[in-house]
Amino acid sequence: MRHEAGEAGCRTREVDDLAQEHVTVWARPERGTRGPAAVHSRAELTAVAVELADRSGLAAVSTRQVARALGTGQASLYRYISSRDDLLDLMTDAVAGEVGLDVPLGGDPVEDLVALASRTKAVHLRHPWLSDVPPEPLRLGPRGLDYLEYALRAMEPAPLSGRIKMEIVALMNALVAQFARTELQTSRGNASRQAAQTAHLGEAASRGGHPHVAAAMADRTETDPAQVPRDLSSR
Amino acid sequence: MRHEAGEAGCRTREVDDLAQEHVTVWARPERGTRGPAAVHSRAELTAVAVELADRSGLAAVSTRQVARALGTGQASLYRYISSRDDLLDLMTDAVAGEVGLDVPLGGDPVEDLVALASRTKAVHLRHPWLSDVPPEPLRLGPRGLDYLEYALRAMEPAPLSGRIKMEIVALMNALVAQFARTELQTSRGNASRQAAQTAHLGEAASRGGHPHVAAAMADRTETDPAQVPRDLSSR
DNA sequence: AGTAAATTGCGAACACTGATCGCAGTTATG
DNA sequence: CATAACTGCGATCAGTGTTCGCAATTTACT
Repeated sequence: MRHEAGEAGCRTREVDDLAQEHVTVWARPERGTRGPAAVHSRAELTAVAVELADRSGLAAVSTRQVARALGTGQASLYRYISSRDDLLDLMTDAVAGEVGLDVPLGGDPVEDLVALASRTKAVHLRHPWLSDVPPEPLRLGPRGLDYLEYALRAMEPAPLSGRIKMEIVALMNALVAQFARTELQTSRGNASRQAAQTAHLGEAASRGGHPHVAAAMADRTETDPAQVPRDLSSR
Repeated sequence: MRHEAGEAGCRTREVDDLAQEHVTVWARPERGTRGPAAVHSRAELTAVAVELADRSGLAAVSTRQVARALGTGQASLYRYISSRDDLLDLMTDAVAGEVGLDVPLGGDPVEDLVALASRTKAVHLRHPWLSDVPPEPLRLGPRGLDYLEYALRAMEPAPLSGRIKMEIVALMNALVAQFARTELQTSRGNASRQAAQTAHLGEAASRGGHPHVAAAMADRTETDPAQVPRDLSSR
């Protein structure tokens, strides 16, 4: 695990050791020229890791399990990557490449971005672990760079600064992740446990003076998206 | 760690073992009546954990470190909570209580929600680890319930279904988290490392046929928020 | 050709992590 | 007063990411 602050755990965003360079995977070359030919490759590592995550969740992507699925020793992985985070970067970039970028732009930034977001959400649904990858800033690989380029191209007509445009992309992706989360949760998600949770929450709400929560939980109405007013105000 | 799928790691959202009840912290009572008085309390645990996270990040909140900061044994923590996730729930609920909910509502859902979001963002800035807590669905404690109640009250005039309103709250919080992330990243954030990353990215962009990315990175313009058109279209 | 440098796979270890078990001691209830 | 419940906690387990050193292998530079 990351020993940056002397402790381990989930992917952290701590202060970097100033002594450490901490280069990205994309900065280091995959192979030198000297030694024997490598048996595997970063692409193979990535494919196996993605497969593993698709089947068993992001937590299943441990160095040992990936190594086993690859048929190699655990320590051997570190010949291809220098940390588990590198592997996450590779995985993220790989699935970013699954978003189709050959769709021609229509010219309206909003419409084009919405279409891109929709295709991105599809990728999230296909790779549920993607919503669980902690959002690290600015760790784009080649595919992610293509993605960003496409999004910025879509926003070309908009009179906004570059920084704002990039923040918009990040924002859009956060929204996509959230949408994907709720969609996954309602679909694949354990109706029994869900109902129990909801019931318990509703009960707690009605018991403790939270009438609006109780009402919202009891509301079985399906809102027709077409009749939702644009500005959310009352009728 | 969670042994749900036989593996450990970051806070996962795997399939629950059907044999396991997996009750929330809020469902279990803090203390029984029989034994000797407990030396500490959930509130004390929570306070120490929040303090620890504020200073050293979410990864520093390990059972051992919390126990040490509390002056007790590691295994003793499990008398108050049944998993580390419980502790995260407690922490989240505690800081949710820091959002002021005594601000009177104006009546316009959008305005009121924006104000609430702004106050929520302030809490995120005060507790940077909050953006790192993996968003688990529907694990509200009492404070979170109050928060939800307030938000739903703000949306009372809006003709939307309860489900949609709750999704809106989740969406808003995802947005707040994203805003907090970028804000934290640009403020507290390691100018040297950041500049290096940006430069490296810009170079890669200009080298590999990503003109829009290169242009956006080079753009030092500060967009005046006042003159951004409402619909993002061209001028 | 021959030497030196670089690289590979990997077993073994290290420093962590969350969680469980069992036990002595303490308290309230029947 | 006995029994049941609870506490604190040392020891331990299974799992994690990462490092080190070593034999083997391949390339590059004399």
